[in-house]
Parts: sequence; structure tokens; C-alpha cells
Amino acid sequence: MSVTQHNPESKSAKSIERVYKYVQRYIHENALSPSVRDICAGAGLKSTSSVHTYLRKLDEMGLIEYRPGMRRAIILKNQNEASDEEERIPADVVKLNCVGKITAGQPIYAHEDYSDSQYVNRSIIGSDDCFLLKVSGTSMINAHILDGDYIIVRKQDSCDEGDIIAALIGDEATVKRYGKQNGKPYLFPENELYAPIPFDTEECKILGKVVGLHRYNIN
Amino acid sequence: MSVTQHNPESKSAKSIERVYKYVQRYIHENALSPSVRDICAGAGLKSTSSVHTYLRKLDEMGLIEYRPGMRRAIILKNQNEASDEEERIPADVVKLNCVGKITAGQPIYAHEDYSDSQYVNRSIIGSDDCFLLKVSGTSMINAHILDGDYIIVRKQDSCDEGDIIAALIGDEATVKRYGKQNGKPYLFPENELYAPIPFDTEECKILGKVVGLHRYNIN
DNA sequence: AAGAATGTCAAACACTTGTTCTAAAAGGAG
DNA sequence: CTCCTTTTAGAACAAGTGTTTGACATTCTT
Repeated sequence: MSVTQHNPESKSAKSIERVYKYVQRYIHENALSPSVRDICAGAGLKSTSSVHTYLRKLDEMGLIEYRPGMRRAIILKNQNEASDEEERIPADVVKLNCVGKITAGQPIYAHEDYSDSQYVNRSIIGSDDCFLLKVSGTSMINAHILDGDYIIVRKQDSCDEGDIIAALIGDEATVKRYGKQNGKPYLFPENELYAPIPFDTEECKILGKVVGLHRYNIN
Repeated sequence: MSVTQHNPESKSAKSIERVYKYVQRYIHENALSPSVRDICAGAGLKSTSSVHTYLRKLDEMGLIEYRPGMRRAIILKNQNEASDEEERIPADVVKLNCVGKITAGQPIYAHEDYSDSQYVNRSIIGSDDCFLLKVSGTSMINAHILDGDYIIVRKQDSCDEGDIIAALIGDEATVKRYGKQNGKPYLFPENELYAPIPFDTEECKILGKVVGLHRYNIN
């Protein structure tokens, strides 16, 4: 038959996602919208026209705001509005929820009722989806991340070498530094007492990049 | 004589301020940098060249970041744009102001409607009487307090041995651990490269106890 | 009053960047 | 394999925008 069926797992879907992720990351890292050609480079596309197409789609999807003709004018639509029933917080402040403990063995995202939320200025972390995780253990002590700290994680499923990330190993969440050794990816603890963990794509999943930290136990 | 004296209340100072304010407002409202011509309209200037000049000056002053050649690429340096409108924060959240930010250049305009503040749950810090201080230097690195961190200080004029406190030495604010050696009080840095400072009640004044820490530079 | 410094303007220029067009490459269905 | 759709590419175009230059007006200094 001649009916085109749109496969959600099609090639373009992945490109769109790459474009979207790159836009997100660029904006958060540079506090500034990327140009179409920036995105070309960042998303591995060689044609500005492709990127242009996808940006329009993302706008239709409501994920970004794309103003025709304006340079560097991509705006991320905010998706973090779930909890704005009655409490009004300043427009530039984001409420982050703590979704669980890290390295505690429990599946993450388990108890949403942990109800341990904190507030951060949007300009600091960006408007994107972030969440909090409470750290337990001392495996990142040399990176000055301590037991009991809350880390702010910006959701993303890839990262650069050297980034400190939150990742799922099996169904356990941990904070580690992502890097490579002999060409192979590892999760490095920042503590001599712990060994690097091979980053196995079957077992491991990147939750996001650590962009901030709150500590309320000072000793 | 031919020396030009810069009058801070000159005509241009007002224009610069108008430009700066407009840039702030534009970014705050549109989440997007204005173009030079936008600013012309917004600041009541008819020449792009004037605006261009002032943007450069603002960059020199350290108030914005202005990337040569890039379109719509102005970034506000004073990171936190606060919504001066009626901001209503949840009852259990406290707004803390940063009182000790060391700024290069002149911290003019900064105090007016855009201040450097962050939000913390009241239950965490236990008291409203707190403020923020931005740490510069590495003298407390062994206590895992880094350069660029914001410490939350609860006001009090005395403290216990072993407390990490913010104190005034002369008229300079520092973070140190308070303790005694041979019965005499000292302020101890947590870094072998620095020497303990005798706590002289003439010179030194306790500002408060460090009860929390926010970090947004993760490396 | 004359000259210098400052503030503003207008216009022209050049480069970045959004947009469009056409075609090639890559898959899928029959 | 062939036809068709989807996806990407490359190039060309057009518009927005940063930058520069020179001139005029205003203020300050001597």
C-alpha cells in the first residue's frame, strides 16, 4: 500500500532527539542559543537545511520556541511546571524534587513522595529537567562530594569525558566521573579506595550530568 | 590641562545604565538576548553605534559578556536575575541574599532590582537570619569548601570550638574553622599552605556559623 | 571665544545566520 | 530490482545584525 506509516523509531526521530539534546546542552552551557550551524556540528548533521527542518518540528511539538528569522533565538519551553498548583514561586526559580538516594541499592525514581524538594535559580542550572539525589557514601570525596550532599542532576543520556554524572548501574544509582582508559569507557570514583567501573552499555545508563550541589551538614 | 576627567554622573553614564537595564529586562522577559537595534529602541538611542559603544563598556565593567560578531549573544554576568515583581515564595522557603560577592569592576546597579539571592528550605537552616557569602580562594579545601562556592551563614556572634565560621578580619570576610591551641583561640584554614590566624578580638569579629553550602561549578 | 573632549547620530559595510531549492543518498515495500 | 518515500546534503540567496567611519551637536576647559 502507499500509505506512509510514521515510525516513531525512525532515523529522523533520532536526529530530532540529537538536535533537541544538543540545543538543550548548548543553552545550558553557554546561556545562549546556538545557531543552526552550531547545531549541525553538535548533532552530527552536515546540512543546515536538515537542522532547520527539525527545529521547526520541535517547535510544532512544543519543545522549543523557534522564531522565524531571528538569530540565535531558540527558547526552551519549560516542562517543569507540574507542581505549580497553588504555590507561586518566582519565574526564575525552579523547584527540584529529590527522587531518591544514590548508591543505596533501591531503584531510583522509586519514592516520589520523598517530598524533599529544594529551590534553585533557573539561571544557574537552566530551565531544563533537573532533579535532586542524595549522596550516600564517600566514593567521590576527592571531587569534594560528600556523604549526605544533595547533587543537582540535569537529565541527559550522554555526556562528555571528564563530566561528573549520575548513572544507573543495574538498578542502583551512583555518582561517578565518566572517562576513558585505553579507549574504553569507565566510571571513575574519586577515592583511591574504590576501583573504576567499566561502563557497560548493557548494564549502565546515564541519568544526567551533575551541575550543582547542596550541602547542609557542615562539620 | 588635557586630562579628561571621567564624571560618573555624566550623560553617558545614564545612557549606559539605560542600556544595561533594558538588556536585563529584555533577557528576563524573553529569555533571549536583544539585538543592538532592539536596544536602540528600548533605551531611546537612535544609533546602533552608540549602543555598541556602551555594550563594550558594560563588558569591560564586567556586567555583561559581549561576544564580538555573535548575534544576540549578550550574557548577563551578574548571574541571578530576580523577579522584582511580587514574588511569592512558599512559606517554608527562605530567600537568602548574597552580601559578600567580590566583583571585579564596579558593583553599581547591582543592588537595585537585581540581586544575588538563593532559596533554601527553612527547615534545613533552622533560622531566617542567614545570608550567603561567595567563597574565593582555596583555604578551606580540606573541608571540601571550594573557590566559587556559596556558603550559607547563620548569624551569631559566638561559636563553639570546631565550628566552621565566617568571620571578619579587619574588614575582610573569610571562612575558617574556629579552634584553640594552647588555650588561645585561632582561625584555622583547612589547607596546609595557609597558617592559622590568631583570633584577636580587636581585629576579628564572628559573623556567623556556616550551616550550608551551594556549589554550581562542578568539575 | 576657541579648542578639546564627549555623546549621539546616520549611513555604509561585511559577516553571520535563517531560509529555500534542488538533488543525491538511504531505506522499504512490492 | 524498481519505485517511492524519507533523510541528508550542498549551494545559493536574503535578511538580520555587529562593526566601523565620519560628522554633528553638546559640554567642559582654558
